[in-house]
Amino acid sequence: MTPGGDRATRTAAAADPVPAGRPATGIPPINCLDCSLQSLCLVEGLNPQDLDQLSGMVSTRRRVLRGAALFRAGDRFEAVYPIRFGSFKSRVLTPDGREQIIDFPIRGDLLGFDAVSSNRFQSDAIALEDAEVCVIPFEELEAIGRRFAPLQQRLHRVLSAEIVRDQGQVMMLGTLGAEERVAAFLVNLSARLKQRGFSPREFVLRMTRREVGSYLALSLETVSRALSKLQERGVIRLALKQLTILDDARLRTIAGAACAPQPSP
Amino acid sequence: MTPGGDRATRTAAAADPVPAGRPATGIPPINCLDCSLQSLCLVEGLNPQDLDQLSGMVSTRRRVLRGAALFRAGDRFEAVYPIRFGSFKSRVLTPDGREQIIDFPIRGDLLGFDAVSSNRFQSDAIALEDAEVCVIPFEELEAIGRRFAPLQQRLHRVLSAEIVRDQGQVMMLGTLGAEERVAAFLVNLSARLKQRGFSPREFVLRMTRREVGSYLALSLETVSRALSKLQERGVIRLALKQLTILDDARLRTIAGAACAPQPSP
DNA sequence: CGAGGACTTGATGACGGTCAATCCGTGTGG
DNA sequence: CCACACGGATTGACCGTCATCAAGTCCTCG
Repeated sequence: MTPGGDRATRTAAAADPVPAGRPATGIPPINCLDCSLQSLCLVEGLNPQDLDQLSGMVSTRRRVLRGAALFRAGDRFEAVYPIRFGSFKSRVLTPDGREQIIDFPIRGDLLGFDAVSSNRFQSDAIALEDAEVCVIPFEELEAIGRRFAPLQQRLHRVLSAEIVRDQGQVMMLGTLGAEERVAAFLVNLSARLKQRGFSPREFVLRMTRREVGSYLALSLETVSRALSKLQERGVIRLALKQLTILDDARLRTIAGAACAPQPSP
Repeated sequence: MTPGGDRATRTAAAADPVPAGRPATGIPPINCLDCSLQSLCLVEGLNPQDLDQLSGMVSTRRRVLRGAALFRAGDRFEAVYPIRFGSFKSRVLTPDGREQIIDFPIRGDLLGFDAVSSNRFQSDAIALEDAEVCVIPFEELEAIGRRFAPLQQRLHRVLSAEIVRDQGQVMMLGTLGAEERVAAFLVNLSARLKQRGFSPREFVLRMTRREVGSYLALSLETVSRALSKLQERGVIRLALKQLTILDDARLRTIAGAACAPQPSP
């Protein structure tokens, strides 16, 4: 999912300098002001003074190695996790052991909101590549939201956007054919990568065909066939997991009116 | 959707006495303390003192006649609407004029949260029968949430539950066959009606087969066939729109593990 | 270098969509 | 009050799409 498929994410992590002059906590101090996620995370739109006061909220960060779980369904809910770099799959395991993919969150997305209603996570979050998240204790987030209206509103918008996104997903599954779904998936992924500062034309599909199929309610074979067909027509180029979008306009046409709605929070 | 198909909802409305001794506003004064929705609406779990202070928030109620719209996609967002009685369909109209059903909200459900992220409603809310809603201006709701942590938490739980619900919907569409989907739809509707004080065994399907089909991503003919088959097997009895669940256990078995998750906030 | 998983491609069949005819309940107008 | 018209619902016939099964190739990782 990271552009180029190399270790670019590592360097992105290093791009956030650790600010000096903060009380030592034993953990590297964290400052939202200097975070490269600023325009994506919960704090967008806050003025610098507010932001400074909020920085203390994030007590820690957490690394998640490829294949490991950030959390699992049933775990006690304590925090939400904005992704600093890397990508995940959100999934649930059905009683018969099959995997149902919910989403493929990437840098800038927020993980864990499905747990607010019951204080338990409803899904697993598995890293598709080595990743890092911020840890935002939810009670603190609520407490600060009570003091800072802009943060409160931002939180509500993020939650609402998730609702809209899921509804768009339902619509897509209901109305589109197999090839259209795959095209819509690529258009949507491309748009999200662009929004987060990556190339929308070239990127790596970190997930397997099976996972894409689960997400789109298609068999892995059908996903493979759809991708092959898109390549035959010269709309995309797909070498292994490395994807290049050759004809963006045509890809959007195939995806049709049901282009998944852009996340807007 | 109302039980028995008669005008029971009217009497439910009349069951909320208008409290005396409040400042006259020109509109009938409204008191959450006396509202029959108390255990369902946003204020669940609040202690009586807080509740009393919150009552002023709801400035008005609104009647919506069958077939009329409470709001339409694109309308400016100002309030959310708990349903006092009646039922709705949430839908979007595709560019080519087709209708896509998002949900069938009933008494106790909250309408309008898809608008928070963009300040515009993303869907139409059309009454399937004469209905009435409370009007809760969202800015006021946020302001009061800042003062009362329990209300704030309640709001977050409701938003999160909607996310979980939509994800369950995606799962259902992805994994279940036609008959299973229809069974799951009936189980889910039955559970929601029960939770809201109606009979879970007998109720009226206010929506058309076409609308059910749109909601479940099936053709109206397939919905009809599935219902016929369930009736042949003696699982349900369906006279016109009047539905009776004869064998609840079997219906749940057919719906399978993917029984849509119960709303839990 | 070997084994296992991921991917591709082909053949077959089932599920559900589409088209069509019919029935029925509701509401409207003579 | 009845007749008619219209939309909803049911049922059947046919067909297309996609899931399933199968075989074979290619990476990846140990």
